[in-house]
Amino acid sequence: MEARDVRKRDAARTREAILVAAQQVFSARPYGDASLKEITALAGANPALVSRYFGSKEKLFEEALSETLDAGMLTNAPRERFGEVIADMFTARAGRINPLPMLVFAAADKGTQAIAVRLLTEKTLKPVEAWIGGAHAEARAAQIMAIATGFFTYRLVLPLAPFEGEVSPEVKTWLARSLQMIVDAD
Amino acid sequence: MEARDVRKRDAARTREAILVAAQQVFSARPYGDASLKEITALAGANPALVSRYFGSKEKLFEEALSETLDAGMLTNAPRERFGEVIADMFTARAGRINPLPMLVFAAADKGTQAIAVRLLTEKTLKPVEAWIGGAHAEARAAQIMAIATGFFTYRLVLPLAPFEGEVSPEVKTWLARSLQMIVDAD
DNA sequence: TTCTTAAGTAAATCACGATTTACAAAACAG
DNA sequence: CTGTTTTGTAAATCGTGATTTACTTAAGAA
Repeated sequence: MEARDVRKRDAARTREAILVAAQQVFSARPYGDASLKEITALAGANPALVSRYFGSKEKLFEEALSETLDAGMLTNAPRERFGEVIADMFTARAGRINPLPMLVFAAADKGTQAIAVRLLTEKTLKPVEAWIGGAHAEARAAQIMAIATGFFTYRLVLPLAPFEGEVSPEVKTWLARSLQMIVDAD
Repeated sequence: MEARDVRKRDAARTREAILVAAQQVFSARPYGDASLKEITALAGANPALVSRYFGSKEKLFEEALSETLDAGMLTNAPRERFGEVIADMFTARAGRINPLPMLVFAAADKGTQAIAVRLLTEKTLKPVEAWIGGAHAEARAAQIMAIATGFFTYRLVLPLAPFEGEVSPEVKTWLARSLQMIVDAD
């Protein structure tokens, strides 16, 4: 019984555990407040291993953010109901890790800003731009990100009452309309 | 000539110089990267004076943000052309200190988050809410802040090409429409 | 002028966290 | 088994920056 507790030493597994813990902590706390001590403790590992397996805290952050950013979330929605579907997704109780807080937190540290811009561009902006197509595709993709970022900033990071917990149908509707307007604007 | 250089010691003037420098530095750099050394150097003062005149770095930040937040910027616009006017203002080359980057930076530091939420609520959200009136005024005010915050995050903090420098008329238009929609949505 | 108080400075203190180092224990190949 | 390599740990190191302390200098009143 409990064979899981009889863990042998396993570098790959440890590395993965640290990465998962990093995603959780980095999306819950500002980069500067997310200490390697906390992350490795959550992973049941030792702070020194970050250096060995990832090189540095910044590299760990980069990999954590990179894995978390996923354009598919956005580009799988049907075009005609994009706003509605995405607004629903945004206002649902999140199960998976949300990359937006990590982006916001990354905004507040010199070293992580460049990483965030690069990853956001590669992994989300470009794919959304390609999906959205038509005129001014890049600007429209950016606009979608901006709407999402503003919303999650005040939902998850600097909580404002109207965006916390269950949001009103009106907020959802306005969000949906803004998003749909951008998608249709070509 | 140059009477200005013959500065006598003057606590009030020094305090003010530090406060102004703080506004500049805090809106240009993440809170953690904005050192008191840099701020006081810019003010031509000594780091120890922050403690004397403001109590702590956080208190200095609080006062700097508080002075910078100004709902009047938003609530002076004519209602029917709100979106247009504000979009113009947002995309204009800023002269005065912009509080939004400070808010974004504050979002990324445990100690300043609470301060930011409180000041934002008192000094901007409530006034805008009162000005906007009608149904769901609080939610609509929050929505306006969210749009502004998303936009400036990618204009001034994590620069994305479509929002940098001179923005295209389209971006301006979409911004204006989103904002106007919220104002009219009662 | 002299004395007191306010303003300013330089340097120590203190805390904290990332990174490194030197070491110990386990895995595993032969 | 035995020796080598990999994985993991504990404890220094190192830098940084806010805050405090002790001190110096200027201002202004008596």
